[in-house]
This record gives sequence, structure tokens and C-alpha cells, in this order.
Amino acid sequence: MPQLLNGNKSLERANIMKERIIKTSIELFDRKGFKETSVQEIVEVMGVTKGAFYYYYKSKEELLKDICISYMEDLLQQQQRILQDKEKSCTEKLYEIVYMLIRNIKARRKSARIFFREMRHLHEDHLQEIKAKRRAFREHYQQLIEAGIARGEFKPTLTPDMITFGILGITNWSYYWFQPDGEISEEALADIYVDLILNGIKNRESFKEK
Amino acid sequence: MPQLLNGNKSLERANIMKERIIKTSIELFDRKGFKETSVQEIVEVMGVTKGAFYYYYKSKEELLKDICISYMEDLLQQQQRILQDKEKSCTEKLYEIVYMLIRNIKARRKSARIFFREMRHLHEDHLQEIKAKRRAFREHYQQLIEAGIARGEFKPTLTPDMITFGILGITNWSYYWFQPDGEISEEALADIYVDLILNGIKNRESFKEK
Amino acid sequence: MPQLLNGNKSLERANIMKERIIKTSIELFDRKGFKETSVQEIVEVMGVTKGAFYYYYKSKEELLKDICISYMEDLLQQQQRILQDKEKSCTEKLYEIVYMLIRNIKARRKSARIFFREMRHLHEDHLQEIKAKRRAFREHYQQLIEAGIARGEFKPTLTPDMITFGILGITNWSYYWFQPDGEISEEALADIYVDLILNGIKNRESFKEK
Amino acid sequence: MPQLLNGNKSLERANIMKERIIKTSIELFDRKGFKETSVQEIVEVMGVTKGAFYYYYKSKEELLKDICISYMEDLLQQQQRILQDKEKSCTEKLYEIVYMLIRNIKARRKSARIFFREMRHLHEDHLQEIKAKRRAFREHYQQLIEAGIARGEFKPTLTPDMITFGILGITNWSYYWFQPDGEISEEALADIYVDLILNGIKNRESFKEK
DNA sequence: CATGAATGAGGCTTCATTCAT
DNA sequence: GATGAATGAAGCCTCATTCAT
Repeated sequence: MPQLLNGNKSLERANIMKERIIKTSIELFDRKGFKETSVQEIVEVMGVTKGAFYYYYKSKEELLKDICISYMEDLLQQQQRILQDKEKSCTEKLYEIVYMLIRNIKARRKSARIFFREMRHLHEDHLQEIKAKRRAFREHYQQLIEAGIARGEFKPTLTPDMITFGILGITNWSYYWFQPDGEISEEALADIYVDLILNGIKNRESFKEK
Repeated sequence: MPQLLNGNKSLERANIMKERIIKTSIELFDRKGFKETSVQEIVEVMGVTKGAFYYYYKSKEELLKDICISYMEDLLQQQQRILQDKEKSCTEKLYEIVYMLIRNIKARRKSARIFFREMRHLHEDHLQEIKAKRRAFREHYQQLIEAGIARGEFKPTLTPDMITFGILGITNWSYYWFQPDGEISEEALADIYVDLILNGIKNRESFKEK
Repeated sequence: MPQLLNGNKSLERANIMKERIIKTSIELFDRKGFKETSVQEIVEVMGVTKGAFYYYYKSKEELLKDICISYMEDLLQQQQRILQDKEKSCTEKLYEIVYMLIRNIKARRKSARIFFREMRHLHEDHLQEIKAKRRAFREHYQQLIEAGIARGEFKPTLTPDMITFGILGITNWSYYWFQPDGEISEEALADIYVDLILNGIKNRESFKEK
Repeated sequence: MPQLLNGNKSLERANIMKERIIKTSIELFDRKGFKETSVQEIVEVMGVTKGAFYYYYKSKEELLKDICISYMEDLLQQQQRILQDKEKSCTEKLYEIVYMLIRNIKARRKSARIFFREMRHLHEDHLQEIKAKRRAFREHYQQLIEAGIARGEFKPTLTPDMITFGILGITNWSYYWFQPDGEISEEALADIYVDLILNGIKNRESFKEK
């Protein structure tokens, strides 16, 4: 059976092509938007024809789904890896997630922005699947906050869900303005934000100095 | 010339009509997206015809510009009002801006989301104008942080620009999830976020307890 | 309200345009088939643009629906007119329906053939509606046969449903071959077929001659 | 040369494959239509690939031609077998043709409907070939009627061509509604229709009863 | 024999915008 | 001021067919 003989090879080739399509369209979707990017444009950039595109993707929407799902799954996986570590404190884990998200901007800023902005173009079922993953990410985050409270690392007075949304806002927003190759490094930004999250901006030393 | 005789009255009427168009399209643009909302749809909801639309707006894009600019100008104005107060400390002003932004969600969530997501459909010149206003809002915010540092209210070690982006992220993100008529009130959320920004989440009492 | 002032006039104009579209596409659908006729072709023949077509019809399928429904409704109406006559015998009514159907070929052959062949392109709901009308036509026909049996005009041994299908077959088939402007007239063909239906082809005189 | 060594064997295999393609596509063409059935669909149902299809058929149209021709040839052959019998009367032969056509529905309804509906997709030359066969079938039928008249079995007043079309209509139409496995058997239907054709529906006994 | 990637042409549909009335 | 018919350009998608392997 040919499937058994060259199945891997052609599967591989198909994946290579799909990867090329994804890479090209991430660039375009981020710059111009999903609706504003025509399939014609994607294939022109790639130097193939529309037929080729539709050989690999049933629809433009399916391509968007792939981009969104792969983005979210990657994020969930990285989060999982961090949370599973039993040696680290919640504070350390919080730092690692923040750092992971900031570091992620370099490789995934475009995907992330596509995810945030274009998700609504997905069909109901795909949308449900993706929203479930997004919710999972947030709930794991929140569980970390709750664990930190339980362990006495974080203030007992916190409202875990609101605080989680707030923390998420800080890093998510970075995807819109942070330039990973600019003056400030990813580590520095992660440090700044973890400090903001843990300690806030109020000057506690001011009283002593006076 | 009618302009001279009843100029005010017809200007007023034109504005009323424009307001109706804006109100209707904000609803649609937020729910379905700018590109996904056709002029046909807008006028159908309003019970008028396309001719009417194009009498008041040169193009669909001009309508979007109006929405975005009016959103941003309103925000700038409210910010200005808060910052001009010479009696209040920087901490108090920070609180007021956060509260203003959260409170704003009820009336302006849709406009805000349109602003964030659809801005890219504007022509270069409109885009410049709007980005300038957005930058101004952020710079005023940053100046408040810097003033707070200078006055010893905020830590001297802060990186004002990054911190400003972080603080902005917290509230901006709320526009995507916060339900003003849900369980938690706007005041409560503002309190939580100002506390997060000022004091962070670390439990400082824990040492005493040990 | 303009609707009240010129409503009739623009409605009329819309109908004129719809009629032109229908007329043009009946010609093409019959000659080439529904799927094989592109909207492009229809509008080219009409000398308008595709936009115009879609101003009047939501889709190509809706046009087909209009053609099919109007064909069937017209038929039902004519059948109704014949059946309602209380003076005539069943035999006379049978003759009139056969004659009506044959006469109808001249004006409606193309519609009829489109109806028979292209109906399957309609959406489920339209299909149901149309099939209901077709069924009604057949049931009225069958009721006429049953009435004729009851009145002693037709043989008591007949199987009304099968006979109805058979009679229908005779005239329906004519739509595929009969040329109304050929050598044989519509009246003559109707006479031939009614004689076939009533008396059959067997030579009953042959015995006497022997 | 393999042709010389195992020519028969591979010819046979090719025929087997062609038969499978035909069987599969008859099913699909009848259910969805010729144009509406893609080659992709046919090969998917068969579990092979497009390459295989195009190895056996030069084009989709050639496949349709095969289906139509084989349908018509089979019919002609069966008709020929009946007509050649020198023992039987014209009335008996008429009965046998009607019965043959009705019986044929079970095995060939789909082919027949494809023949009627999709013939127009054939190229001019194929079309000529097929129409010639269809004409031959009808002419043989008509010759039977004429012979019956000459032999005194059928009325001398009949118009053979019109009557032939009428008789054909009765059975052809059955292909659209008759369910061979329904309540009424093929024999019963053939009996009903031959009785209709020979004797008509008029009640001749009614006078006696009065 | 058979695969399956790729082409290219064409189809349906949408829509911002214009313009005569 | 407002209508609504019409345009024209563009978009998504399908599919028979080819061809290198």
C-alpha cells in the first residue's frame, strides 16, 4: 500500500506547504487583517495559484482556525510546563509565566494579535473550541493566584478572578506595543512587570527618608 | 441661501442624523466588525436608504473616523479634567483615571473596541490624527507617573514608560471582559486595580505571622 | 411618504425588470440547463451588469424558484378553473385539462422543462412548497378520475392513482417533443390523446367485418 | 509486449474497473446530477484517486456517454428480441414491450433518468449517436403500431406517430414516480397500462345498466 | 497502473459608491 | 434632502484536467 510506503513523505510535504501558507498569511493577516487579506494575495506572495491553496485548506477560515488554535495550544503547553514544576513557589511560577508571555512576543506577536482581533471570524464550533482553550489558560492562571494566596505568598484579600484579568491585561497589552528588539530587553520588561504585580508602584520608603 | 436663513436649524438636524447613524453603526461595527457591516445594513436598521447615508457621510470610512476620533477626544477631555486639578495628589489622580476608564466601559465599550480593532481601516491622514491623540493620552498618563515619582508618591526606581503601558493594559483589557452590570461594580473593580497598581499582590503580612 | 406616492410606479418597474430577467433566463435555462447557465451570461444577454441581477434576485436559485413556482401556480389555476365548472361531465373536464396542457406547451414548454429537470437545484424549503403544488395538481386530476368512475363515465375497475400517472405521462411527455407550430395542431393532438385515453387503440370493429 | 501476453486479462481488469466507475457514478449522477457530481466525489466513494479515473476515462463526459449509450443499447436489444418473435400478435408484443419497460425500472431507473436529464452534456457527436438510437427505438415502436393497424388489431384511424409518443409517455413517466418495491407489482402496473392503451377508460357497460 | 499536487478558468456573490430623479 | 436602481471591482471557492513521479 502506497500509504504505508510514502505516506510519511507526502504527509511531510503537505505539512511543509501548509507551514508556508501559514507563515505567509500570518504576516498578511496581522498587517492587513483577515478580511482585508485575499486568498489571491496570499498565493501571489507564495508564488502559487489559488487552486494550490484550496488543495491544502478547505477555506480561508480553516486557515485562520489553524493559526488561532496552534497559537493557543502552544501557550497552554508552555503554561502547563511551568505550572507542573513542584519545586517552585507560586511567585516563581508567576514570574515564569510573565516572562514566557513577554518572550513569546518575539516569535508570536503576529499570531497573538490575529488571535485577539480575528477570532470572531471563526465559525461557532471552532470558536467554542478556541474559547475553551483561552478560558483554560485563564483558569490555570487564576488557580496559581489562589494557590499563592493559600500558601501565604499573596495577600489573602485578593479577588483572584479580577486580579487574574488585570495581570493578563498587562502582558496581553504588550503584544500591541512592545518591540522585542528595541532598547529594553524581554527579561527587563518581565522583571518590571513582575515587580509591578508583586509590589506595586507606591513608594514605601518615602516615609523613612522624610 | 438657506444656509444663511436656517443654517443653525439644518446644521442641528444634520447632527441629529449623524448621531443616529453613529449610534446604529457603533452597535453593528462592534458586533460584526467594520468590514463585515455593510452600509446597506446600517441604513436598513435605521429605516432609511443609502442615499441618506451618503448625504451625511462621504464614505463608510469617514463614519469610522468620526467614531474613533470622538471616542478618543472624549477620553482625552476626561483625562484632562482629572489632571488639571491642583488639589489632588498623583495617587488620587491615578485612582480617578482608572475609575474613569472603568466607568467608561458602560457607555463606551463598543466604541473602544471599535477603536482598537478597526482603526487600521482608516486612511493614513486620519490614522495619524488619531494615533497622535492616543499618544497624547499615554504621555499625559506617563507624566502623571513621573510627577508621582518626583513627589515621592511612587517608587523612584520605576521605568515610567513601561509602567504606563502596564497600567494601561490592566484597564484597556477590561473592555474585553468586564460586564458593568455584572456582580462586581465599577467602583469595586477600580479599587481592586488601583490597589494592584499601588501595592501589588505580595503578602507583606506573612512575615509577621510567622 | 414616498412609498405611498410612487410605490406603485417603482414596484412596477421592479417587476418589469424581474420579468425581463425571468424571460431571458428561461430561454437559457431550457437550452443549456440551470447550472450550465451563468449569471454572467444572463446579464450579458440582457445588457446589464451582475450587480443589477443581484439587486432584483438574492441568488440564482431564487430566480429558479420564481420560475418553477409561477409555472406550477399557473397550471393549478387553469386546472381549478376547469374543474369548478358544474355543468360539465368528467369526460368533458378531462378533455379540457388535456387540451389545456397541450395548448400550454406553446407558451410554457421551456418553463415546464426547467421545472421537471432543474427543480432539484432548489433548497429544501422551496422544494417542499413546489412539490406540494405538484402533488395538488395530481390529486385534483385523480379526484376527477374518481368522480368519473362514481358517475359511471369511467370504468369501475380502474386504479385511479396509476391511471392518473399514466394520463399525466402522455401529456407531460409532449413537452419534450411536440412542436406547436408543426404539422399537427394542438386541438388535433388533444383529440388524439383524449381518444387514446377514453377508448384505447384496440380495433373493436374488426370482429364485425370478419 | 504485455498487450500480447496478457491482453485479455488486463482488458478484463480494465472493464471491471470501468464497471465500478460506472456503477458508482450512476448512483451519484442520479442523486445529484452530472454537473453537481465532481470526479473527486466519484473516486472518493470508490476509494481510489483521480489519476485512476483518468486512466480509464478520458473525461467525465466520456463516462456519461458510456452510461447513456449502454442504457439505450440495452433497451434496443430487449426491444429487438421482443419484436423478432414471429409467433406473437402485435397486441402481445405491445404488452411485452410495456412490461419490459416497467420491469426495467428496477434495474435501470437511475440510468434512464440520467439519460433523460443529462444527455445534453454530451458533445455533438456523441449526442447524435445516442439520439439515433433513441429514434430507432421509437421508430420500431411506431412500426409495431402500424403493423397492428395493418393486421386489424389496432384501429385504422390512429395517427401512429402521435400514438407512439403517447404510449411512450406513459411508461417513460413511470421512471419518475414508480417504486418497484412498493405496493403495486410491475406485472400489475404493466397490465393496467396495457389495458389503458388498448381499451381506454370509458365505461362501455354503463348503457346496459341503465 | 496509480498517485496527488497543482493549474487555470470560471462561477456565485457582495458591496461601496454614484447618479438621475 | 432623499431615493433606489445600477455599476464595477473584487472576493471566495470549485473543479476538470494535467503531469511528474
